[in-house]
Amino acid sequence: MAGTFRKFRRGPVFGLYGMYPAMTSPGLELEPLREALEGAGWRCTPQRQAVYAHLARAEHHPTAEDVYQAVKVDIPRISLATVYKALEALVSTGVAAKLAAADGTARYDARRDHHYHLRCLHSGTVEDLPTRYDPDLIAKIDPSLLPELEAKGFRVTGYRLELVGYYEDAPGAR
Amino acid sequence: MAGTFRKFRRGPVFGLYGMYPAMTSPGLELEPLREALEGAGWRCTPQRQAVYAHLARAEHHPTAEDVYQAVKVDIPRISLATVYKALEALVSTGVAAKLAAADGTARYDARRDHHYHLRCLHSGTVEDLPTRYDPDLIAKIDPSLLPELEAKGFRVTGYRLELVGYYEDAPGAR
DNA sequence: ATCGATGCAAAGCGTTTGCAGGGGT
DNA sequence: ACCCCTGCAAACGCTTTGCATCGAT
Repeated sequence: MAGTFRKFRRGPVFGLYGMYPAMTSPGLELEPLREALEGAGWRCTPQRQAVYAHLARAEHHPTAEDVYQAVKVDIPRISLATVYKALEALVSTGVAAKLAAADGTARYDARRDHHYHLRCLHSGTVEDLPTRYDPDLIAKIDPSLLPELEAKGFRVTGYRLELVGYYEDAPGAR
Repeated sequence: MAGTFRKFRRGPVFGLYGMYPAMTSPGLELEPLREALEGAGWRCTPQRQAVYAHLARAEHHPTAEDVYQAVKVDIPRISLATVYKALEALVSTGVAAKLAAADGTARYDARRDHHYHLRCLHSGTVEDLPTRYDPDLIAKIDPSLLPELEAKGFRVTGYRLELVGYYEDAPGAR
């Protein structure tokens, strides 16, 4: 499957949308990142490490611009293009996920376990929910659905669940 | 709540993301559309009717460009900008929903009942799932979640559930 | 006559890419 | 020495907006 990744093209691609690899331990150690990148033919550069570190440490899932501003503190000469390329590398190797928003801007998530999201319609921010992820949720909701899709030739790689709403007190904030 | 809508601004806004009004009967009759638009201070023009009609009749949820191409058959002089403005009007009055995609292009949905989606990672298309929507799903998954969010001042307006995957036979198609 | 809607063109914005120079292997 | 990566700038594509004109009330 790794061979199907393409670098820097537009459009839907394996791993670009809400895919979380089935890794178990979150964290920001360097070695797993290096293995993931180099295993897929990418180099593990300081820029990519910095982008990943910020992603793994961020409270809400940041936009590319957020990451750029944060990483510039440590690497002042980094360019926004490099941040985008680093994010692409992280997403295509599976150590990060790209989250779509209705306004067209993407947000990135370095958590390596499946989880649910809470989305604020006012600010566009996305945070994680504490609820335990249930791998069998779809089968519980509708036992016949997955077999039917499989019979149609559709391979289900995962599901996304998010709550949407807004903070009542701070209309524009958060 | 209608008063909080703003026309033609970027960024997250009430109703822009995955909001479905609690209407019961789908369909493409003119009067409900007229009532929704005029009730919110919009005119019910032939262009907006045509955009809505195409949206309501489309199999997969179309992009703005899809709608433009389709509506041009009946209204050759319509402009893409008018289509965008019509879609914005439909979304802000609640008769359509805007769906985010990972590649940044938006898709639109005129179904007026809640439902789940199936997203193809190859083509970016979105289709509806036959599974019955469960309004109490979140409470069933985690009974303490909604009270906790409410206590934090977050008003949950809905949830989105979508299956992601791809068709095995036709990698680029659909 | 007023005021919103249309259609065209241009601008805006997030994102991607071309390319020359630099650095790791 | 090779090839990937970086950083800059320019291009790209989807979406929005300014504005003159049109049309409904």
